[in-house]
Parts: sequence; C-alpha cells; structure tokens
Amino acid sequence: MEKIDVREDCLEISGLSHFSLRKIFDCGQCFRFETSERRDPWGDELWEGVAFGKYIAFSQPDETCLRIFHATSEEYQQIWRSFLALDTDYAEIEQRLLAAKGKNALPIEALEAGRGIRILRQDPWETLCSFILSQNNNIPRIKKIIASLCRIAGEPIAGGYYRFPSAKKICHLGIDGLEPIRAGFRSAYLLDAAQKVTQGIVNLESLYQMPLDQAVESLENIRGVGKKVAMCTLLFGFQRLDAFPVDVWVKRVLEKYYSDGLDWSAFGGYAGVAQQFLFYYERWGVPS
DNA sequence: GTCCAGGATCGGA
DNA sequence: TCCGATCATGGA
Repeated sequence: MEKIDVREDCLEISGLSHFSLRKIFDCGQCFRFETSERRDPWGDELWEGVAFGKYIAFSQPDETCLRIFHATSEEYQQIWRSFLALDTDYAEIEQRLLAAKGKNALPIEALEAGRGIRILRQDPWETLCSFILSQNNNIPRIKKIIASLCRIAGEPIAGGYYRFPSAKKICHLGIDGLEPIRAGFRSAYLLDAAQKVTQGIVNLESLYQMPLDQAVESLENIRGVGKKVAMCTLLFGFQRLDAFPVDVWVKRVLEKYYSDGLDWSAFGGYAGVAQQFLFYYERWGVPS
C-alpha cells in the first residue's frame, strides 16, 4: 500500500507498484501535461500542468515512488490521489485482465508494454471538450488547440498557466470568439457542448449513475460526439473503466490479434484499461 | 502537392 | 445497415 511522506518541498508517495508518469501522460488520455528542461531538486524529470484549476508538478525517481510539488496533503487527499487513480489497485486489475482466455486473451506483450499506466480521473467537462477537439486530429495539435483555448478563455494562474474555461465562458465567446483557437469545424461542436451543458440539456453529473450504453447515448446528443468521443469522456473523465473507445489504432489491434472477434466483457469490467494497454502497445510498441 | 490525424455527419445506395 | 465524401487545420 502506498505511504505518504510530507517533506519540506514536496509530497512523496512511496510503495507504488509499476507507476509510470511518462506512460500516463504519453498515452493520449490527457493533453495538458508536458516535461520541460526543468528538473526537480533531485534531478529527475518534471511533469508540469494544470488540472482541476490548479498548477501541479510531478516527478518520480523510480516506478515505486512519486513526488508531488506545489500541493498540500489536504489537496492530495481531495484531488491528486484520485486524479492519479492511486486509490485503484492496478495489480488486481492486471490479474483480472490476465483472466481473459482463449480468443479474448490480452497479448502478454501489450500487458507488459502498458504496465505503469493509470487511467486518470480528469475533470468531466474538460475531458468532454478535449475529445470533441480530438476528432480527426493529431495529439500535438490537440494540445495546441486546448492550450490556446485556455489562454483566451481560462483564468490565469501562476507561472503562465491557465485554467480550463467553463461551459458558460465558452458560450459567451460564441463561434466568432472561438476562431483564434483554429479548431476548424470542431469549434461549432465545442460550442454546442457548452450550450447544452449550461442549459442542462446534457447533465454531466447524472452520467455517473447511468449504465454505460445510456451514458453514451446521453453524450451523443451533443453535435460532434459519437461513440468514440463519448467512450473517451466516460473512461478518462468519469473513471468508467468499463468504457472502451475504439479508434483507428485499436481497430488495427483488433484486426491483428482478434480476427475471431473480441468480447470486451471478458475483461471483467476493465475493458477500458485493456483498451488503453492495447492502444499504447500498438501506438508506441514495447518499451526499450 | 499529397497524406494523415485517439471522428462525426450527411446523403445515397 | 453500410459506404463514401466532406468537414478545417497544420505538420510531415
């Protein structure tokens, strides 16, 4: 179990099993964290970004230990432990994924490639917007568009960072106000989402207690939200580990390893984690 | 110039 | 139900 050490300049979480910041922030679930030339006081790589309206930085000396900067232990309990899914037992999930046999078995290489990933628990509204903007787009440009959206509409916080704008704020911008983010046809989709959320036509809070297919259907009422975007929103923003987005990369995996078809229910409620491991494996291959 | 990117929508078979 | 064209933008 993890142990929390409140140090002078950071919180140190130890006793983790197979935790990888690089995989977590490099697996296409989150677009607001980057490494820079800056290092932490011990010389380790620093991941900086904004989540839940707060600037935050993480580093890790090894796969069992995590350091959190600029956060109190109260914030750790209230936000970051949940954000990083440290309240979730991934050793247990791995066992459940291994339990899928036969034509539904998860390739062992995919499991090893993805080990260390955590499905983040991000803000639902920000996650919805991020994946609306992700459609038919590439990751570097998705990051640029989101950064630009935050810059023109989000409240500034320390160090040149900005909060993600509220739905109401995006409504006020309107379609013309969104032009500077250069999101193309996706801007109209973003605006529709903002309008439907502020008007209560789509109630994000209510999605938590819905069955998966019903929650997907509800999100599909927003223009520009299809099954894939809805599944990403539920998986990364609502910690719905049973949600499994199927994009071009996962389709490739399905053709390669599951030509007989795949029953996602074989992963015991963790189809989303399995999907993420498969995505990471196909997209980046085995770690060197 | 062409192709592609964590897709969705539309019209027409 | 399924297919293809189209959507806006920028980087390779």
